[in-house]
Order: sequence, then C-alpha cells, then structure tokens
Amino acid sequence: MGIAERKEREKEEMQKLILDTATKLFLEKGVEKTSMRNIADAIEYSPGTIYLYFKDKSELFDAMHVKGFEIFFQYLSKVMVIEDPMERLEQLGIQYLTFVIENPAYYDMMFILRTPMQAKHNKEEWNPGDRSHQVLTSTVADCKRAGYFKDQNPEVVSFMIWAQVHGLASMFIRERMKFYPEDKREELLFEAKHTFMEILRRF
Amino acid sequence: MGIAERKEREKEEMQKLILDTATKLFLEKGVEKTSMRNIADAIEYSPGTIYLYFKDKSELFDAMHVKGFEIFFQYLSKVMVIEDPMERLEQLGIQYLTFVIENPAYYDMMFILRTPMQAKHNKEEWNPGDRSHQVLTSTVADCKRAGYFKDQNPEVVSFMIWAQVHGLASMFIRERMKFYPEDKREELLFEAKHTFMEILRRF
Amino acid sequence: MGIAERKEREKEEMQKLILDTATKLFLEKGVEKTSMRNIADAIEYSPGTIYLYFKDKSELFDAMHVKGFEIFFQYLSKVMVIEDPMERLEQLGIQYLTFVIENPAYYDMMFILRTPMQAKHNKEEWNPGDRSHQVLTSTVADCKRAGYFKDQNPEVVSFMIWAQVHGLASMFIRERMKFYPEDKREELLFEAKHTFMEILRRF
Amino acid sequence: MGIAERKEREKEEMQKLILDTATKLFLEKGVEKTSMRNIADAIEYSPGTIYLYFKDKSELFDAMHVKGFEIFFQYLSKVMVIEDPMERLEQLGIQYLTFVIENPAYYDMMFILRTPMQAKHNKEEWNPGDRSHQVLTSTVADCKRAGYFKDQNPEVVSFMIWAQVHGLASMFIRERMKFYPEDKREELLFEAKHTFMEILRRF
DNA sequence: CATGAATGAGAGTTCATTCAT
DNA sequence: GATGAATGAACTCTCATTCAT
Repeated sequence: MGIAERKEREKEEMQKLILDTATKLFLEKGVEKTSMRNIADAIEYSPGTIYLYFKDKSELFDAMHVKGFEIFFQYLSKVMVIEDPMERLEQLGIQYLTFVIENPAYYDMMFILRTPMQAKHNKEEWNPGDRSHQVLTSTVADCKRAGYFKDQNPEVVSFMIWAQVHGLASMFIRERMKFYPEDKREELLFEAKHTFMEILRRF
Repeated sequence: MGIAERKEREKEEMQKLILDTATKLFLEKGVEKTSMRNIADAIEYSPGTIYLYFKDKSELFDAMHVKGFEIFFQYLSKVMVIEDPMERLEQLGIQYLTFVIENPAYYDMMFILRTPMQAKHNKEEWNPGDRSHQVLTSTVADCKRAGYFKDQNPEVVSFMIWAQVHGLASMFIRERMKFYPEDKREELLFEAKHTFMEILRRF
Repeated sequence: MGIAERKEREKEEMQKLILDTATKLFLEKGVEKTSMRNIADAIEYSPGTIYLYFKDKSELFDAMHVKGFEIFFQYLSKVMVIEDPMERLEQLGIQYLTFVIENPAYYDMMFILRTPMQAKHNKEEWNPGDRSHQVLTSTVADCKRAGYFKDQNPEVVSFMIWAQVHGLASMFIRERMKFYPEDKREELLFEAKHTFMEILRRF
Repeated sequence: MGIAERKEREKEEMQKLILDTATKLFLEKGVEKTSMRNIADAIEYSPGTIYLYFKDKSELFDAMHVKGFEIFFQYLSKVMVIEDPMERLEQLGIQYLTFVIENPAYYDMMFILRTPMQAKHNKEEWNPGDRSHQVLTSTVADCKRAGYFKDQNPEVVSFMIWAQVHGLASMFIRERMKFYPEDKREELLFEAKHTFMEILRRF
C-alpha cells in the first residue's frame, strides 16, 4: 500500500502546488490576466501537465473556490462557540478580516470577482455563500434577542454589517488605501472595524 | 479660428462617443470581455479610428477614469452647500449610492477594478481620488467640531464610513445580494445606509 | 464607385485564394490533417487573416461545400438538354467522372468525407444532395418510359447507377487503383463506365 | 518451453484485445477522433502499455489492416469452391457486402481511408490488396471462358464490378443513403447488387 | 510487465495594434 | 480623418509519445 499512498500524496501535492500558484498569480495580476500557460510557467511544468490534474480552467477555478471556502470556514468556525452574541459578532468580524489579510487571493475570488461558481455547487442547500450568510444572520438574531438593535430590521442590520467588513476588505485588497501608509493599513482595518463595533454596541 | 474650433469640438464629440460607448459595453459585458473591436463595431467605425483619438487601450481607459470622476463629483458637489455637517454627511452617502446605481460601470472601474490610473494622474496634488477623500475627511472633521465622534480618531471614522458605503456599492455591483429579491436591492442599499447613519448620529 | 468595387473584388479574390488553397491541401493531405495554420502558411499569411474572410473553420468548410456543388452542377447541367434519355444518362455519367477528375478535392469532400454540411443548407427543399439525386431519378424514369429497365424498380436502378459511378470515383480519388498504371487510370474510369452503359442498354 | 509459449500466447491475446478495442472505437467515433488514450482507457490500461505491443500508432493501424484482410478473406474464401463461375461471382459479391455490413470499421479502414499500409506490406508478392484483386480477376476470366462478357476486356470488367460493389459499400458506410429509410438500406444494397448481376448475366 | 507523469508540438481562435491607402 | 487588411502574440486545450519507477 505504501506505493499507492505515496502516489496519492504526490498527486495531492501537485494539485496543491497548482492551486497555490494559481492563487498567487491571481492576486498578483488578476484573474483575467492569469492564463494556464502562466501557471505552467510559474510551476515550471508544461501547460499540458495542468490538465492532468484539472480537467480545464473552470475546474481549476472551482477547486480554488471550494478550497477558499473551506479555509474561510475554518476561520469563522473558531467563533461559533462563543456564548455572548455581541462578543461572537465582534470575533466574527476579526476572523473575517484575518482571513482577508492572510488569504487575499481567495477572498478576491470568492467575494469580489464576478465569475460565479459552477452550477453544481449552487444547488446544494447549504452552499458556502448561504452558509456564511446564515452564520451572520443567526448571530444578529441572537444579539437582538439579547436586547441589541432594538426597533431595527435584523436583515438590514446583517446586510449593513456584512457590507462594512466587505468594504474594508475590498478597499484593502483592491488597493484603495493609498492615503494611508502601507505598514499601517492592516492595523487601520481592525481599528475601523473596532470603531464600528463600538457604535453597534451602543445601539 | 472658426475652423480650428469646430475641429476641436468635433474631436471632443468623437472622444465622447467612444467613451460613452465603451462605458456602455463595459457595463453590459464586463471590462475584460470588451475589446477595441467591440467598441469600434458599436460606434460603427473601424478599429483604427479609435487610435486616432486615444493612443491605446490604457489611454482610453484613463479617459474613462477622468470622465467617471467628473461625473462622480457632480453628484458629490450637490451636497457641499449644506451647512449642518451631519446632514451633509448623510446626503453625501445618498449621493454616493445614487451615483453607484446610476453609473455602475464607472463605479466599478473607478473603485473596484484593479487596473490603476496611469502615473501622470497620480502626481497631481488634487487628483480625483484625493479629492473625494478630502470631501469626506473635511466633513467628518466638521462633524467632530460640531460635537460628534467624541474621542474618535477622525481618520479612522472617515475610513470606516467610506468602507461602509463602498461595501454596499460593491456587493450591489458585483452581485453579492442574491439573498435579497432583485427588486428590493436598491431599496435595501439605502435602508442599510440609513441605519448606518442613525447609529453614527448617536455617537 | 471604383474603389468600392476594387475592394469587393479583392475580397472575393482573397476568399477564392483561401478556398482554392484549402481545397488543394485537403486533397494532398486529407481534411483532418489540414489545419487553419497550414492554410495560412500555404498562402503566406498569418493564421488570423483567414478569420477575416471566414468566421471559423466550419464556415470555410461550408463555403467549400457550396462552391463544390455549384461547380458540380455546372458539369451536370450541360446534359439536361439532351432529349434521348439513355443518351442523357450516358453523358450524365461522363460529366460526373469529368468533374471527379478535374475537381477531386471537391468530390472527396462532398461525397466521401463523413463531415456533413451544416444544418442551414439541409433545410432548403432542393439542397444539392437532393438535387443531384433528382436529376438522376428523373432521367432513369425517362429511360423507363422509353422502354428500358423493364420489370425493374427504378429506385433500385438509380441507386445502382449512382453506386457504380461513385465506386469508380472513390477508387480513383482514394487511390485504390494501384494495379493499373498511373497514366491509364483516367482512361480506365471511362472505359469501365462505358462498359457499364453498354450492358445497361441491353436491359 | 512452456513458459515461453504462454508468454507468446498472452502477448497475442493482449494484441488482440487492443486491436478489437481500437476497431470498436474506430467504428463508434471515427478514426480521427480515436486517440491512443481513448483506446487505453477503453481497455483499462495505461497509454504506455499499448506501446509495449505496438511500436506506434501506425503500426497498430497496420496490424488492424492485416487483421481486417484476414477476416475479409474468410468471407471471400467461402466462395472459392463454387464450380460455376457466374454463380461464384454472384456469391463473391454477396460475401463482399456481408463483410461490409458486419465489419464496417474494417472496410472503411481498408478501402476508404486514405492512410495506406506501410511499405513493407506492399513489397510482398501476394499482399492482401493483390489477393482480392486476383480472386476477382480469375473469376471473371473463368466467366469469360464460360462464354460471358464476350468482346469485353476482362480487366475493365473486373474493375467495373469491383467499383460497383465498392460504390454500394461506400455509400452505405459513409452515410450517403439518406434518401432511403434507414431500415431498408441493407436490403437495398443487396437488391442493387442483385440487379447488377442480372444485367451482367445477359452480357 | 505495466504505469502514469510529463512533454512538445500543434490544434482553433481572439485581440490590441499598425500602416498603406 | 478614416479605413480595414494584416499581424504576432497570446489564449485554451489535445495528442502521440517517452521514460523513470
């Protein structure tokens, strides 16, 4: 079994290499400017090799989506155990931004790029987009139950909160923070988020 | 001089035609799917003709940027006369979102697309990006002077506010609002923005 | 108007050049081995140029079909005026084989290759395939009326006749006549055809 | 020697498996659409394995030729014992068409495809093409001796006969019988052939 | 013996850009 | 000023073939 296992592992490693390289290029030059050839060049293989691991460009793309959402949920799930809903909301945002900073290419692909995931993923009841939406709305509902956001439509509040962190994330990733010194940008992200939470708490 | 003037006017009209058409196509099919040939076809001129008015694709792109910012400022400037700073801030956001809804292709290009403006524009002291930033920060400063945002770093507050409206705009434009019925989306944008302002006021 | 006309003529000449070259290559190396690039190389233009004259490979292919059938009917139509049906049938075969010898690539494409013409051509009531079939069956019907092919099903007779000439043509084009000296092959085609007619007449 | 023999037998079995599978695929999807990889997939071996049994694609192709002709002669040889030459000719045609219907992929490859057999086969005195040619010409010679085909060049008559059945076969295989209902086509093949024989007999 | 990862060459096609007219 | 023919480089993807294991 040793051989089969090694082969399996090598195959996975190659897929990971391709995925990671593609992700890196996506971040550096944008998705549209990243070609199968580019990726092949970057990993120093011939273009054809990529097709041994992914059927075509869109399958590679899908795999990146899936991977991205997996990682994304690892960040978010750390927070689910927190009892106090407002504290949970606070940490949710922190995890969200941490994911953005540590995996900008994935965030870009998942939440900024127009290209959607293939249909097959959309069918599933709890597809990743829905799932993150639910995590947020249920937390907001808990907050409301705990006495926050009085007289507010929870759906509107959820959307506002998401837009806030997404706005921070997008400006960071798509480089609209040039007014701030480069080494302060990450910090500023969290400060703005913290300020936002503070005003939310008074609500 | 009559002739020279007419020529100048004709040149500008042609540039405007190209710009407008490009903008329309950008909106319809996305930037990357819009080719020089597409634009030429749409205006019923030959591809070569575009190069008489714009050096290359990136210069056309830059011109669109400039045009986009001009229009953007027309929206924002409506608000500058308002005395009360908090009211001004409120209207600023409304104008911002109105611009987004009425000119999504420009907004996308100006604030979401990675492709930056060419260096030459960045040099100018009051380039458009800076200008909008200044409009916001000065309004926030006025708010602070009027007693709002106590104990808050105005720079952080400004950034947070911008991120909020930018987040709303981005989710709208890049189609991350599928949880909400299509005919309610614009409304929701303004509701979220309104809720945001409400909590800001209590600050 | 002179310029427009010249342009029009040049465009047609280029299309003809591409068509002729493609036809030549098809004959030399077979359809499947003939690529857009090959054609481009042969006419000493870049591959892209072909796409200025034909939307894609299948449109080029279609155009060749259309052209081929046009030429084909020019051969056949010479015969339609002949009163005597048996004489008409004789000359029909001669024209058929003459077309084959003078336009082997077209014949191959039209009657041997598996690739069919696009749907649009098939729709027409009198598409080329049907038309040639009708020319033959109506001539056979005339022969029957004139006393030939007694007690024979005319449909079977027509099919047999077509198969005979098609068989001669196919063996010639696809090089299954190596038992006969190269310079006698065309002659043999007509001799066999002549013998066939002779036995038909006695029928 | 037992071991060597078993090895030999296994080798032949594998070659047969590859050959049969290739033949099946050729029939299903056409020669040009059949790749080495396809064949490997179909036999559930890796592509490399095929190269252990056949030097390259063209050698595999040659082997199919050889195999095809073997089968072909099994059909034809059933007829050689018939004394009466005209009856033998009749049955020869029937066997020919039966082979076509039962082995269309082989027939296509052997008599329609342009790709020729490699030179080495052509050298041999009695290569398969020659052999079938001889079977036919000797039968025609016998017919002539028996009083048929008076005043006719036997070579021309042979060629005409072959072209007739080859024409029927080609139209059947390459789908040029769309004027006739699908379930009548095989029948029509034999009817046309029968009619042809009838007129030959009167000769 | 068999594998399967890898490749180089080539397929069809698109596009920004140039330039003679 | 405008054309439109032409290009070269790039794109995604396929395939016969090789070779270390």
